[in-house]
Amino acid sequence: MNNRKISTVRGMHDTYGTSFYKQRSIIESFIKVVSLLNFTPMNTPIIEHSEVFLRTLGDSSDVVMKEMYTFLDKSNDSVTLRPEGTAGIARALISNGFTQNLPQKYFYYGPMFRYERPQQGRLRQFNQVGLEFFGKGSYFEDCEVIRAAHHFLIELDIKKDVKLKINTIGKTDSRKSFIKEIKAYFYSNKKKLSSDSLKRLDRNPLRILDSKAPEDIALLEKAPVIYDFLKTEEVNSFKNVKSTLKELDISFTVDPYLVRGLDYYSDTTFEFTLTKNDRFAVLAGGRYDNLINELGGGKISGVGWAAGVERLESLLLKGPLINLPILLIPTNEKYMNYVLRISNKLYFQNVKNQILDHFNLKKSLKYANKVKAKIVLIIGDEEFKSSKFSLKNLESGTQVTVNEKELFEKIKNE
RNA sequence: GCGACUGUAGCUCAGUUGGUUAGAGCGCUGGUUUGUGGUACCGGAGGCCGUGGGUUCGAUCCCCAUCAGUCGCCCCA
Repeated sequence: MNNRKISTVRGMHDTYGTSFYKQRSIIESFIKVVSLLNFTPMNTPIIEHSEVFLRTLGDSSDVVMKEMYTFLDKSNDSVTLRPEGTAGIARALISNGFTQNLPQKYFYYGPMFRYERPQQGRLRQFNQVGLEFFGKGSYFEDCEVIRAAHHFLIELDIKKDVKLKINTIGKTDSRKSFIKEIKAYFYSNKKKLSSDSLKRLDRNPLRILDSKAPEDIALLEKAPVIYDFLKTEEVNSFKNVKSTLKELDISFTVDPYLVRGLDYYSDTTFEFTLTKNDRFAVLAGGRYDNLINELGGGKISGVGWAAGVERLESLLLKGPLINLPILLIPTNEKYMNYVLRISNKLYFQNVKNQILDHFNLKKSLKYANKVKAKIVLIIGDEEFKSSKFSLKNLESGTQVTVNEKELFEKIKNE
């Protein structure tokens, strides 16, 4: 009665085949790069107390307002599927007392959940790779995480498709006075604002800065600029970030309108976006001075970034080839034990292989084509009797009869 | 949260101005070939036309809702 086909939950996809391998290779590249820079792995739970995100991300952010998977568990505790990675890592730093021993450098990867409308480059369950650097809060740390990002994108061979934008949004005090000014400025120009920005005015005025609406962009020309509100120390730190990036040959543009959506950010912010599509952020991050404190861990500064695995995947042209070096074809069930032993020998030589139990040569060869097997080994009556194999190369079509010793020699040469 | 388009066979898609048995290509399967694939030819299976409701004598088609996909906005990785 209820036997219609079941589907996935909206915005949550199955990953298999080429896509699976592509994602795995992205994560492998990530681990390779960040391990060389001595970031260490950390896994945090996918579910956290809702508080972890409520206290850090900011009440006004869209993530908190409408995108969190929050529910009561069976003890009536409010828990949330993590919408991002930083808050969990920061929580772990505090929970485990690692704040006593700085600096600490961590990387992570795994699924994140946001209840949004799915569209290009956006899913409700998606994977992120990311890293965090907790230390004294110097420009060196900013550059260190940007350096890691730069190497990562080169490793993936997509550095050529993206550009780096950086900015600073100052520390809390400077930012507060800046926000006060732009709020006043936009209020006095209220009638000229776009309807979207009108809504942002009270909730999150910083966001008006990176608005794409032409009427807003026109207003920005005469708007106050963050740099006029920075203290000397903040200005110098940003200068140092820029000169160090130049030293590292990491090209960037300074975008005074680059702001971050989450409340915990301060000082340096950065974003790698597609050169041909400014809105497509591939990797983004920044510094956060208040996050640890919000979670009760004291005044510790951190800087980090996250990148969307599926977004990166969409930029990779070629996935790894899925192939099968050897397919073992017994023509009769009575040879199975023998074939299993051969399969094990191949396994211990690190040769990927599969046994097919069709016991029908024609079907088996058709299957071999489909799975792109390079070589098939046929074991039938004649072969079994004489302890030999018919070794057929499916690409060339040639077939030879070999004994076990010759078989392994031949395979080594392939 | 707002908006646009789409949903017919395993896949890609035709189609019906509302009318009896809903089509193609690819794929699958059987045979020509009882141990030799990728080619060719001949057969076959496979569809509550996304789901629920409404209008109608009659709905896959029209209307409403809902679910899913794709794409914009908002926002973000």
